Order: sequence, then C-alpha cells, then structure tokens
Amino acid sequence: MRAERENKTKVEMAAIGLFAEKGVVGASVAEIASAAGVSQGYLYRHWKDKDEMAFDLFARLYLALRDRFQAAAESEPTTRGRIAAVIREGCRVHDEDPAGFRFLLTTQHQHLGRLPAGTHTMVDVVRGIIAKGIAKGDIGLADEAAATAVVFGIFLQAATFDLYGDLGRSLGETSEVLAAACWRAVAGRSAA
Amino acid sequence: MRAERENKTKVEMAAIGLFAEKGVVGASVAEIASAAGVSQGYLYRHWKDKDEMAFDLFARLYLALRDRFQAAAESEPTTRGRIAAVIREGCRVHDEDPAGFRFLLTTQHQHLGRLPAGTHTMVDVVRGIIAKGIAKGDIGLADEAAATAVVFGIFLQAATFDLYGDLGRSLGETSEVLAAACWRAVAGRSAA
DNA sequence: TGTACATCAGTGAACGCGCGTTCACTGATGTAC
DNA sequence: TGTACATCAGTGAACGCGCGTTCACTGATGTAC
Repeated sequence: MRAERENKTKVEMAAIGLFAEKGVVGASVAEIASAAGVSQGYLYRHWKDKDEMAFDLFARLYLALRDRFQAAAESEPTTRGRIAAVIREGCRVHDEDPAGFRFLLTTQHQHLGRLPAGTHTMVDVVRGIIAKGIAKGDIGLADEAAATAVVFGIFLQAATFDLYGDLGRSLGETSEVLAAACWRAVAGRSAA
Repeated sequence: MRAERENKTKVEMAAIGLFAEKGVVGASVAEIASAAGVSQGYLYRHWKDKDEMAFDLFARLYLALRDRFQAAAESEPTTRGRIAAVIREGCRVHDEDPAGFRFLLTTQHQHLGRLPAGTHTMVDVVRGIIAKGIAKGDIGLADEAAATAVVFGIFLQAATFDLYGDLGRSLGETSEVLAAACWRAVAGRSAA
C-alpha cells in the first residue's frame, strides 16, 4: 500500500502550511485533518499528540536546513565564499518551500529549546564560519556574536520582508546583494 | 482613587510579561488576572475581550517605539548619524523594557495587519532614512528594500541573540558595533 | 478456486477539560438633606 | 451629625464552546489450507 505514506505526507504538508499561517496553537487538529482529507483520529496513529507532531516536523525541517547550510559552507574555501554560499542556500530553500521556511522562522523559539542539549544548530554553522574567519584575519568585526548576528539578521530580515511582500523582488534575486552587504559589514575593522 | 489606575497598570504589565513569555494564545486570562492580583471579570471592565486587550497593548508599545525611532532619526543631520541614532535608541528601549520589547518582537506579525491601513510604521521610519540617503548619494546599496532589511535585520537579530543569552554582553554595549556594521553594509556600492 | 481467519490503516462519535466570557451581586465611597 | 440613597470599581461563580484526545469499531487486503 502506497496510501499510508501518501496520507501521512498529506497530513505533514497540511500541518506545516497551517502552522506557518496560524501558529501551532492557532491551527486546530480538526483543521489539519480536514485539510489533509483524513479523520482526526488518524493523526494519533502517527504522533503521540499535537505537540509532538509539531516538534517532529520542526526538528526534521530544521536539521535538514542546517545540513544544507553546513554543506554550502564546506563547498567554499574562502570566508567570503562561505558566507555567500550560506546565504545563497538559505534563499534557495526559502524559495523552494516558503511554507516550511515560514514555519521554521515563526516557531523556532518555542521548539529550539527542546532539541537535545548540545545539538549543532544553524547558528553554530554560521558562528563557525565567522570564528574561522576571525582566526584567519579575514574578518575585521572581531565580536564573534555580533558578526554572527549581522549575517543571520541580514538574511532573516530579508526573508521576513519577502514573506510579507515588502522585498520588491524574490529573495533568490536579492541573495547576491545580501551576501555582498554581509561581507562589507563583517570584513571591515570595527571602529568601536 | 488612585487604585483604579494602579490595578489597570498591574494588569497591563502582567499581560505584557506573560504574552512575551508564552504568546497571546499561550497566556490565559486566568493567569494574567492572577499575576495582577485581580479577578478575571476585572479585565472585561477595561477591554472588550482578550484579543482587543492584546492589540491595544501592542499598538501602544509599537507606536511609542516608532515615535522614539522617528525622534532619534530627526536628531541627526547625516545619514550615517541617523542610522546610528536609530540603532542606539532601539537598544536603549530594549534594555529599558525587555519584556515589552520581546512582546513586540514575537507578536508583531499577528498584530501589524490590524493597524489602520497606511499607518506609519517603524519600517517606514528606517526606509525613509535609507531613501533619503540613496537620494543624497550617501548610500551605495541602491536597493531600498534590501538596505532597509540590512539595518533592521542587524538590529533585530542582535536583540534576539540578547533575549536568548547568545550575545555575550548587553545589547546597549553592542550598539556602536552594530551601527558601524550597518554603515559599512549600506554605504558601499553593491557588486550585483 | 473457495472459505475462514488475521491484520491493520483509518474512522467517527463521544469524552472531559480548560478556556474566554458573562452577569447578578458586593461593599466601600461620595452626595443630599 | 445622622440617615437614605446613588455610584461604581471590582468580584466570583457559572456558562457554554471548542479543543485535543480516546477507543471500540470497520472494512479492505493479505494469508493459509
């Protein structure tokens, strides 16, 4: 039976879409089931409860995105190239699956704390690039946390603008501009 | 009776704190009333329902913050000075009232759409600075939306890191570093 | 091929609970005479 | 000063509703002989 996989996938897609739109508490089990064309009871054959379902979906998307960030970072030899590659990859993921991206963006803070302690996160990937860059002397903005916030912030805010239609063009089309801005911001020596 | 004002203020502070911590749906009317030391019924003497209460609190904090941004922007003659002033002011507001700031940060997207159409927002203030800077030739990153995202993103991500203890020092202490990074990012001519 | 039974994905009605909301009421304070 | 009444901030018990969750059941498919 292929049907079992198909139904579960339908539920997952419906849940991600509704969670992204209304939040985890805002989207009801009844809505999700109805959008996926199954009964409410069906969901409890696959997840212990609604909360575990939301976390399971979050963790899978989040860790997949982290792996793509990691791979993008490793594909480039220079600090500048790594930062650009990560931003490009983030924009690509966003454009491929806006609902999934929005789900991650809006629910990250309620879920991140439940990942096993010490889990390697997306922030760690970017922070690693920055730390290496500072060590190599490529990055002038020596405050590691601040430099990480700069790169993450530029990307995430552009993605947020895009979600709300404030960007003017697609995120993918903006990615090179964003990467260049990141580089100027972190490469220069900080005045303070 | 001063008590009436005092009680309402207690409720508002309790609500903002709980909304910031658990979200608007996550914090119950019973919790808010109990934290403020009043009955649940009391809340309905001051607001039509829970939703209107959350929006009222949001709108007041949000517009107050926008006014402070606007004033900060107007206090400086140069584009560079305006950007630095806005970031400095944002950091100051955050450090003064972290709960209120977090409430704004985490619930903005459910509330912004309910402000009267055409309301001047915080984004508009920053975008205005950027637009003028581009016109004056001070800003090389000619994509207005992207440049606005850069400034907003750097500030908000640093604030987010701070809320989760990832910043290493206080946001206020980081503000000059952030302002300098913003300026490097937007001042330079974009390669793309 | 037909019959009897096992399996298991999926159902749907029912459940109890926590929530937001209501409203008849209280009791302290202010006002009129 | 005392009495009768008005006001009004605030109460708290009760309400119904929507939600997440459960579980006895169904019926299609697979398996054994």
